[in-house]
Amino acid sequence: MSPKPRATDVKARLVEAAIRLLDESGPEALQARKLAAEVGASTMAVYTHFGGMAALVDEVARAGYVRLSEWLAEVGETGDPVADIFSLARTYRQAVAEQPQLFAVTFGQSAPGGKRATLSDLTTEEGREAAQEGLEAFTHIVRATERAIEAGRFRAADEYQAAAQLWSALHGFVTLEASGHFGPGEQGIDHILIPLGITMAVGLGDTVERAERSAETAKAAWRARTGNAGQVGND
Amino acid sequence: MSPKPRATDVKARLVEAAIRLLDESGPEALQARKLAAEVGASTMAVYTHFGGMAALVDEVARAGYVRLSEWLAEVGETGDPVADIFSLARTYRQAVAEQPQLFAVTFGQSAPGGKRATLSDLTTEEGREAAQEGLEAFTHIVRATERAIEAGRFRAADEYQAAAQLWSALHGFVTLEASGHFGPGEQGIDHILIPLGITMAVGLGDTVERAERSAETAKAAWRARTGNAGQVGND
DNA sequence: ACGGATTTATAACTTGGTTATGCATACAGG
DNA sequence: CCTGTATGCATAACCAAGTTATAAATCCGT
Repeated sequence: MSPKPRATDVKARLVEAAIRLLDESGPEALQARKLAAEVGASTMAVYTHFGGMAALVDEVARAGYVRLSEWLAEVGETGDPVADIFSLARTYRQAVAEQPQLFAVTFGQSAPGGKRATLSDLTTEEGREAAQEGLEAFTHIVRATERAIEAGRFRAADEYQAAAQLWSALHGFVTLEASGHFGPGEQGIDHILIPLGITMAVGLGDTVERAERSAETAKAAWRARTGNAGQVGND
Repeated sequence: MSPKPRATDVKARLVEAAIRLLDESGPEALQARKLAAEVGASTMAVYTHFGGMAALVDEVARAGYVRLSEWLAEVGETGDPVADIFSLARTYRQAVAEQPQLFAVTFGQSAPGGKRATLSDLTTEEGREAAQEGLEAFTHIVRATERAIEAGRFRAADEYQAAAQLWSALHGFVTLEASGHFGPGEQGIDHILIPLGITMAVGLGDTVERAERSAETAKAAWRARTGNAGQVGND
């Protein structure tokens, strides 16, 4: 009854190869023939397992959200929920910076065959699943926001609404930075993202002093976790 | 065959047709053969005037920024710079809501042939011009931010940095809303965008009361200008 | 009016998604 | 074991769409 994949599951290997080639060679590497050759199969594998390239790309997009969600989950929770929000922001930004091609697809967007049409086009099954996975990633922001409210750092408010504001700000920065609008390199973090986080925290009820201290706490934690070798250090 | 009147400006007509077909039929309408037929020419026109589809699409992307910039310019300046920022936000969001397909291309993004690869891919001449046009649109936000600082509504700060924060928040909301993450309809404006604007204003130094009043002022001005609530209309 | 330069139409070439077809392999029931 | 059926898969073809080669047509400066 349960459909037993007879050999090593080609489906997962196709998605895996797609993600790898995507980051190595850009979206033009997302081709049925290339992927099939990569896993040692013929193009038919794409159609037996996905029905077409569009569905495979949607699966790649979903994988981006899954990866993002996993990264955010690793941030964990400390006693300073506002610092945790800064850490989530750094992590979100880092994920996109490390795999820009993947997240260009994930965020709606790259559409290697022009198949995933609009940003608001959720016609396919896989497309809806990807959006669902996006909300899963969003949950981490909601949780931290909720804790910030409970801790009295943020004004009492609907945590979903407040988190949606934070998500918008964060997502907007990351997207614009990835589009090159804030110049190259890491400077956007200190010049825009962190000040943006402080602005948001203060606007949501925190004091300037505590928000700045939480930003510093998160920065220190970030350095400790990633190691400061190779980082552009500037005060 | 009747002698053809010399086509005056095929280049502009191609871009115009591309934008129109894009909103009517989605990105799959952005095809050399379709566009050529639309303006009564052969596919060669695409190559003599643009060199290829990629450059034409970049030109469409640039047109989106130009349109956005024009819309934002129409907002004008009142005595309440914070209200002006809310008006700019509503306008920015409205532009994207009315032509989602166009701005999906403009924002980096739709890539009908998989040609415009990454969000950060600025390899082509037209691509750089499009980014430049984006900064032009950004200027309006900078100007309003500067006036808010001068008026004492925002704390003294670098107006570019503060404006970049506002742009990030606005762009993020618009992008996520267009992706369907905030549900359908207009509810995202009152539930997220306006509260986000208030959060940002307060975080940048304004008081809650004045920020809320500016939001109301902008809302009233918006209603006066658009008549009915901004439903998806067409020109 | 002439001659080079530019634009254009036609048609072929190329790439890449898709599909038709047949074989092979897994598994169920004898 | 043998056999029948279903499913995965390779081959090869099909088709759509970007691109290019070529030659005719048109434009413009002199």
